[in-house]
Amino acid sequence: MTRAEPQGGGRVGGKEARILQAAVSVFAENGYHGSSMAQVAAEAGVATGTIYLYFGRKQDLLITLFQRNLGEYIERCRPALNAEAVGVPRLRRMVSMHLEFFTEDRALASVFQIHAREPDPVLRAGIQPTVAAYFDLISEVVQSGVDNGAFAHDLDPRLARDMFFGALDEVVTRWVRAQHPFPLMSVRAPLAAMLARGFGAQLSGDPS
Amino acid sequence: MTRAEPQGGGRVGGKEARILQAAVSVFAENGYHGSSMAQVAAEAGVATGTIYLYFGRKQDLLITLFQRNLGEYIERCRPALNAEAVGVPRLRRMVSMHLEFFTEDRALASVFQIHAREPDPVLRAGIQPTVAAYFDLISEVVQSGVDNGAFAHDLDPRLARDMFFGALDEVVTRWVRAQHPFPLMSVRAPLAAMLARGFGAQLSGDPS
Amino acid sequence: MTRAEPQGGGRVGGKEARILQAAVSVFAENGYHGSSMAQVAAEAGVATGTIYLYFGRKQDLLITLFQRNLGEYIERCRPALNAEAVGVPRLRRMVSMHLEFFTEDRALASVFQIHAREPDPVLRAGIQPTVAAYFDLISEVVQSGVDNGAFAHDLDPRLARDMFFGALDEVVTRWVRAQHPFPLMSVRAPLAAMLARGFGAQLSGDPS
Amino acid sequence: MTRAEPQGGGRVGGKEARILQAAVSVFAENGYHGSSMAQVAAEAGVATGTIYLYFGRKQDLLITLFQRNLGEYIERCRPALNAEAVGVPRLRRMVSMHLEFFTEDRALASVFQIHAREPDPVLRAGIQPTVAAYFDLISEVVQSGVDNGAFAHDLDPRLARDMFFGALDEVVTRWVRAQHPFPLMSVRAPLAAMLARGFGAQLSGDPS
DNA sequence: TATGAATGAGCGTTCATTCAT
DNA sequence: CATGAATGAACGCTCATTCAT
Repeated sequence: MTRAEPQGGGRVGGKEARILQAAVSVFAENGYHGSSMAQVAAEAGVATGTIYLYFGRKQDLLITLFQRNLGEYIERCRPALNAEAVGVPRLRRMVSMHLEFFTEDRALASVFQIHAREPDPVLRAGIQPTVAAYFDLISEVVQSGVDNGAFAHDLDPRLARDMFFGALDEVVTRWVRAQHPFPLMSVRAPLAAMLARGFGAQLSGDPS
Repeated sequence: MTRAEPQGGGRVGGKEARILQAAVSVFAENGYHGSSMAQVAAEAGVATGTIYLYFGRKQDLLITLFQRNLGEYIERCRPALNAEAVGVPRLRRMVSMHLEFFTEDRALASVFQIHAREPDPVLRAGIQPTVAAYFDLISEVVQSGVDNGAFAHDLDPRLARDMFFGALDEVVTRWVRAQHPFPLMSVRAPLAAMLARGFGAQLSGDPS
Repeated sequence: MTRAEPQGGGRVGGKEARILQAAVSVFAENGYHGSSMAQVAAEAGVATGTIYLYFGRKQDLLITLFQRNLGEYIERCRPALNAEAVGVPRLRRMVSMHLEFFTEDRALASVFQIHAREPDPVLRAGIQPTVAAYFDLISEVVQSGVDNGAFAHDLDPRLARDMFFGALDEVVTRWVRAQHPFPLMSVRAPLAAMLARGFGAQLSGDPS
Repeated sequence: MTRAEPQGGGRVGGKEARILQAAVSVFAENGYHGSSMAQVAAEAGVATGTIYLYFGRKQDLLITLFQRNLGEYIERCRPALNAEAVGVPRLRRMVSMHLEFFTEDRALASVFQIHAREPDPVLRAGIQPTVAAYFDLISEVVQSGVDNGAFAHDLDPRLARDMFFGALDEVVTRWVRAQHPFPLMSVRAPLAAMLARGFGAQLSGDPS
């Protein structure tokens, strides 16, 4: 989706990265539709035209944000999840990672929470595949738990996946909007417990 | 939030209602930001300026949609919920009503699912109170279940509320986007079951 | 090529016509590529956006100028030419009309002379058909003269047509550019004579 | 009109020439206004900035093309014309050379035919003198024919010159635009004959 | 000489909103 | 109440030109 890709690692310290970071700030503050390329450029400390050396269209800023950051996160998830026992432990881990991911960068979290459902066709086409990959990952965690007997054998995996994502998504959205944000990680254990129970897991008294 | 409010109920068949209905169609098709007042006017069969006799700003179209439709739905919910036994039955009923509400009008559902998180301050200020009222309603259902002992005594009501809404929200969003939408009501029982279990309810074998 | 077509005949006295006239002025002065929509709007005494109520794109201004003015001229030509005897009289008449047409409006002439060959695909596609129709008209005049024996029997009609148009075109271009323009009509008789002779006509001593 | 003038004839194979050749290609394809310096640089296989080592402004590319190529052609014309007998032979020769010149390089022909009338003041000022020199050359050929009695004694030399140029110009323009270009030289004899007759020459049956 | 990233003025176009009728 | 032509600020994007390397 990016057009030209100048060195990037040069003296100024990664102009492309600075632009993306500026986009996160500006979009988080005003929303994608409430932000102008001029604002992003100003925040990044570059000229308007410079953005177009790295991103072909305004839309590519948002798309790249999803592809890069969410994509990397998904990559990080796979091995970490596989390191956990199937069932509740793996589910707990996924809850943890999700919350940690968004805790790391609240502005980025804001952008993701607000813009994941953008209806603009170009935006959708650019964002959806990455989001879909994350859904697939959740599906795998659920399915493995069902196969393994950790979760109810008659669990609907797609529905469980949607409940899992929806619950986390709503919690993160609330956190992102809060004036005085609570520590997002504090919901980790109770939320994981609710989900696990909902999936039919028999919970012993061992929180992680 | 609307500026002028002509009679509205006149002979001509409710011009205001026609405009709102047109807004639903157009916003569902192109998204709020991808839609113009001219498109809405054309769809409604009125002149552009006419919209401004009923709604002061473009934003008021979306705001009114939330206030009116979601507001009415909330009103309908209260007595229906109170007619159900506290705990799982009431929870089941809430799931049913939520799904029924969106099933009724898929275009409206699309608008709600996509635009509930709009970051524009005016939009937020107009929409949030209504959404917040719905969250309060959910909270009440959860809290009464906890108080009553139907749900786990240590359930975090805010978290449970978010899981409840998030799960339903995600399911409806998926339904709204599906090319060949499945019957949304089909998820009623399993979703209610997952939520109930997640809340710590002891489920006997009685689906409704 | 025009988008909307508001009344046009209203109180202000034909806004579309005023815009086109402004376009002629501005394009004649700065050339199409050297002119901005803002300049045209200013010259027409309207807002920039108003132009787009009448013309969908900047290109449509130039295209419409050709289609309307040159098109009307061609319509005027047909009956006038048919009223003349085939051969030299008809040829003379065509020379006269061509020169008269451009004499009428020097700014318009300037626009036509300078922009008839625009390579932009949209411009070409819009302009070419009208210009082609004029070439066909010339072809008819030449061909009828050949058939009738007034011109050389072995005259190449396409080549003759090109010489005819090219000669007139060059003369008009020179006139359009001249600081102190000579009376364009003064070349009528000698140019017609040269062309007629070139086409193999036997000229008696009767200028018209 | 060029600003800096590096050696040009160096080892690398004439970078300046390569740039000019690239300009011809690109301008022929997209027109001057539809072409960017970046496109020309890419076609020439140099960096954008390199063009500015040889040409001060975009306009100088087009100007230099006219000055150099048309200028050289005019120089070649003079002796060749003087080698021909005054009157029809010299006129024939001029037609031949004109057609040969454009036949040699169709892309260059395209650029010349389309852009000779550019209204931009800088472009005009740079191009006009060279074109004017060519007109003078034509004038000389016509005038010598008149003085010599080969052409009509009352021939208007300026008008004849314009007809001569206009006719050739139109034919070349048509050839340049044709999808399947006819052999341009094929019009040599008939076009020269038409012009000669138009100028009042008595043609014997000797085509050259 | 040569590079090509960077600049930023400028342009075409859109569209929410107004207002004379 | 209704119209829809008119407005003009605002925006995304381009590209000739510069300059640090």
